[in-house]
Amino acid sequence: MIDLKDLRENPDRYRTGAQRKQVPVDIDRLLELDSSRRETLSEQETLRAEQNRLAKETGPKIGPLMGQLKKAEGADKDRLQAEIDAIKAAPAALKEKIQSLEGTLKVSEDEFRSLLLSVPLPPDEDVPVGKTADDNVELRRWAPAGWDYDKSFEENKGFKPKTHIELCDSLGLVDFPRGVKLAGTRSYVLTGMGMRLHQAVLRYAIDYMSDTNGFTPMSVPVVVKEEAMVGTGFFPGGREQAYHVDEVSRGSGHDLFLTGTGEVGLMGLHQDEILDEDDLPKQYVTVSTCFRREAGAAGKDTAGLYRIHQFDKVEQVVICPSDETVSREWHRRMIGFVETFLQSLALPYRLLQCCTGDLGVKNADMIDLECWMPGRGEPDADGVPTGEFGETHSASRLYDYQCRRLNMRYRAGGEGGQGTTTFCHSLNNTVAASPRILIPILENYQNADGSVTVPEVLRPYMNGIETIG
RNA sequence: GGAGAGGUGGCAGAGCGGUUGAAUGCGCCGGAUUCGAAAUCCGGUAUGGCCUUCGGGUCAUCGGGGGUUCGAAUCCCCCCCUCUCCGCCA
Repeated sequence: MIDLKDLRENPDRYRTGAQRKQVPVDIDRLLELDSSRRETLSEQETLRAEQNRLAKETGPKIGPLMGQLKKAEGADKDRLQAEIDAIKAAPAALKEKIQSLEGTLKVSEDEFRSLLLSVPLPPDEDVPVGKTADDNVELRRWAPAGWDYDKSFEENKGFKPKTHIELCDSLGLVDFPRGVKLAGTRSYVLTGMGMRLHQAVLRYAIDYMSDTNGFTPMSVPVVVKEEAMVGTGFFPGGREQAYHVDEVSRGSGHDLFLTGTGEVGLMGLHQDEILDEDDLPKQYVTVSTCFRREAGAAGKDTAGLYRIHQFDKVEQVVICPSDETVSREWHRRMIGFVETFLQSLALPYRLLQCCTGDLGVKNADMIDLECWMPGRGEPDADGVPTGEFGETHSASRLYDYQCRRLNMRYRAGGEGGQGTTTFCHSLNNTVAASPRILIPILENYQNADGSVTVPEVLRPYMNGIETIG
């Protein structure tokens, strides 16, 4: 959520921001609703003040009079009743006015709230303006010794590459038909060494973030209340992307939603809390199963492990004080963690500065990391793919947008501090999403004989196995 | 899932229709006392919104939502959560 006060003062900043992000939102309508709302609110407040004043004044009088009324008879009773009615008349009139204003407020409340929630965080000035992912800017690329981006896979390795789908099939790593039988399109079953490799990457990623980088490992719910989805900024915009568990129609008080990333659980942890500044930054890492409906992606990446409804992801989040410099520094570091991670796996990758149109509502800045996938891309003359980068990581910097929605603040000055409360800043980044990351692993580690070498850092997690197949 | 009890400020815990944003204790902050500390004493100690001549004013909030009433922490309804017992169970 954006800062409403700032919106009032700098509406153009938000108009431009929304425009650059290609998010249609009627800022003028929001401002209009805000001002009429405040007008009604202050009118109502004045009446309430008067009502409270009267209540304090007449309260002690009415009580005894009511008591006397019970015992009184005849003319005395009529006189007392008249007196009570006279006292009640003024507040009763106020009550009617207040209720009528309440009605006025209710009419626009829903529209106001949903408009406010849908105003995107303006992208930072140093984020390149662009419309789609095609306008993203490559920052740099890295490759392990023995890999040259200017040469084809065959020139680099001496044989034509297989796609991960072919490898999974020939090595018995994934059973796609049975996955589809069980759960429909975009479903799969990891089998044997496929499952072990999947578990190995995830566990390696968790250990790396915990042991080497000081993150606290967590297991968090993946089925959450709507509040958590709205709070983390995935709703209302991404409602279509989430699986919805309808519990209300079965008599429960609230529906549930399956999370599409561990970020929801990790960030939701401190919803409605005031943290101690001394406890910041919070560095959390989780591995969680992620569920995505992939609505609107029909026909895109339908084969293989690239775009699927369910996967497991190790995700890192950082909650830090409200300071742009600190938050930018964390962004760099979190990207650094992933680069070191990928370098330890010797996977070729590149960094992309996402353009404004590719950011999504809650980000001020986003860096994507793409691994080289030899089995993707246009086919050559022999029908063998020529390779392509594929997104495996995404590092977001959100300022206080998410923490505002989550109502997550901290108090300056440490324990018992006297400082005022401030919304925290938050950041998140993938560490490893599997099985997608198995694609570059399998494709880059394949051998001429059709086997796949297990990356050295993963061998301890696979009982020392060096080769699959 | 069934039966019962309960959700009040950072914590514990009163209040159960009338000047209650809320007693009391603990904690915390400031001060006094002290060479210093403990103890003691005094004062202060929620969050958010709106308005402001920046002194302050005002409204809302006692799990959440709705209702009754001139007036609700207190009464009614729905929901959520916690605890105890029973049942079921990875």
